Amino acid sequence: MPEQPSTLRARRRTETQRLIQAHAVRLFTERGYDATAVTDVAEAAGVSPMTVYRHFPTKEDLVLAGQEARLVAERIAASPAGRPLVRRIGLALVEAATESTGSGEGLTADGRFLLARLRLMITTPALRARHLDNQYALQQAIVTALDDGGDGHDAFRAQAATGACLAALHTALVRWAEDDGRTALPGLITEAFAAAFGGQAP
Amino acid sequence: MPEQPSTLRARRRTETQRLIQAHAVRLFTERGYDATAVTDVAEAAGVSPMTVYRHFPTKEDLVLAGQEARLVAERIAASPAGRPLVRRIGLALVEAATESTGSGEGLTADGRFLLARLRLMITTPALRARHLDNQYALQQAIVTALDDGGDGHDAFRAQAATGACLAALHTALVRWAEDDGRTALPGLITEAFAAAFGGQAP
DNA sequence: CCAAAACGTGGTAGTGACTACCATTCAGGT
DNA sequence: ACCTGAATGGTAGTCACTACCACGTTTTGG
Repeated sequence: MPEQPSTLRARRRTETQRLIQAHAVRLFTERGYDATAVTDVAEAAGVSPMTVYRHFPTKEDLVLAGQEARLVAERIAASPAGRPLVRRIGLALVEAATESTGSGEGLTADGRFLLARLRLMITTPALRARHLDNQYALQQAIVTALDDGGDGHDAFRAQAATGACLAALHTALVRWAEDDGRTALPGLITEAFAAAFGGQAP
Repeated sequence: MPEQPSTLRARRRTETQRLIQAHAVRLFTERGYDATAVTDVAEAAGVSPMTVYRHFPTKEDLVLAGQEARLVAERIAASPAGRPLVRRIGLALVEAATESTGSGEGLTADGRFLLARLRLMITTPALRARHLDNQYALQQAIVTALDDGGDGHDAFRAQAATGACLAALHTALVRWAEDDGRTALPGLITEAFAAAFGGQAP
C-alpha cells in the first residue's frame, strides 16, 4: 500500500526512516524510553540528531509512526452501510487485524516489530498517552468518513459508538501484547466486542 | 469530600494550589497553552517557578489535577453487583455527573471552572493525550475495584466493557463542553450509552 | 514553653527535547 | 550542463523539568 515512487531520493528517504525507527525501538526496548536520548538514537543509526527530527517530529513519533490507522479508516468507509455501526466497525477491525498479523500462529517480521512498538506504547506513560490520542484522532477520521449527512445528533451517536469500539480494540491490543502475540488478534477483538456490546458483534 | 485537616499549613497549601491552578487555567485560556510558560503562571500567582513544580509535577497537571476520578471509581465499586457491568457503570457515571454539575440549568462556580479545564483538555493536543491516559488509568482502577476474583478471562471482559463505557463518557463530556454546559450532562451520558450499547443502558 | 524535627519556599546549575536560521551537497527535471 | 529543490549537518537558543542546597516558619514532643 505505501506507494514506491521508485525515485532514488524517495527510496533513500523511506530507508533512512526505517533505519532510524528500527534503532530507536531497539534502544528504547533495551535501555528504556526515558533513559535513551534522541542523540543516542541518532548515533546508533549513524545520522545527526537533526536528521532524526526531520523524519520524526517528536521523540514519541519514533515509536508511534505507522500507517495502520489509515488502513482501518478506509476499510470501515468501504464497508457496506445499513448494518448497525458497531457491527460494521467490528467486522472491519477484525479483517484489518487478520491482514496485518495473520490469523494463524506464525508472526511475520512486521508483526514482531509491531508487537515491540505496541509493548512500548503500553508500558511507557508518555507513549501510551500519545497512542490513545492517536486512537481518538482515528475516531474522528472514522466518524468523518462515514458521515452520511445526518444532523449533529447522528454525529454524536456515531462518536459514542465509534469511541466504544476503539476502546474495545485497545483492550484486545493490550491483551495481544501481553500474550506476546501468541493468541490470534482477530479472535481477541471479537471477544472484546462480545464483552462490551453483547449480542451485536460478529 | 476533601478532608480539611484544618492545620494552618495544610490550609495554606491547598489555597496556594487553588491559586496557582486558577491563574494557570486563566492564562492558558487567554493566551493559549503552548504560548504560556510555567514562569508566567508562577509570576501571575505571585510565587516562584519552583513552587509551581512542587505542587504540580508537570505543566499538564496544572489543568488536569482534580479528584473527579476517585469519586467515580468509589461510586462504581459501591454499586450493587449482579447487574450487567455496562449498566452498573452507566448508572454510576450518571449519578456522579448529576452530583458534580447538577441536572438543571444553572452552573456553579466549580462547574464553570471544570468546563474551562475541560475545554483546554479537548483542544490542546498534549492535554488531550494526558487526559485520555488518565481515563485509561481510571479504567484500571475500576476494573481492579470490582474484581470479584474471576480468572484472567473475566478481567479481560471487564476491561473491554469498562473501556467502552469510559469512551462513551468521553464523548458526552466533549459534547457538554462544546455546548458550553448548556445541555445537562447526565442526559448526554445516557444518550451516549444508548448510542453505543443499544438496549443495555439506563 | 522551648527545643528539634518537618515542611514550605526560593536559588542555581544542570539535562534533554525541540526550534529557528543558515550552509552544503547531491538527485531530478529541463 | 544548469538550475531547482530536497536531504543533511551545525549552532545557538527556548523551555520543561530535576537535582542539590539554604532559609524561614509551622508543628510537635518533652
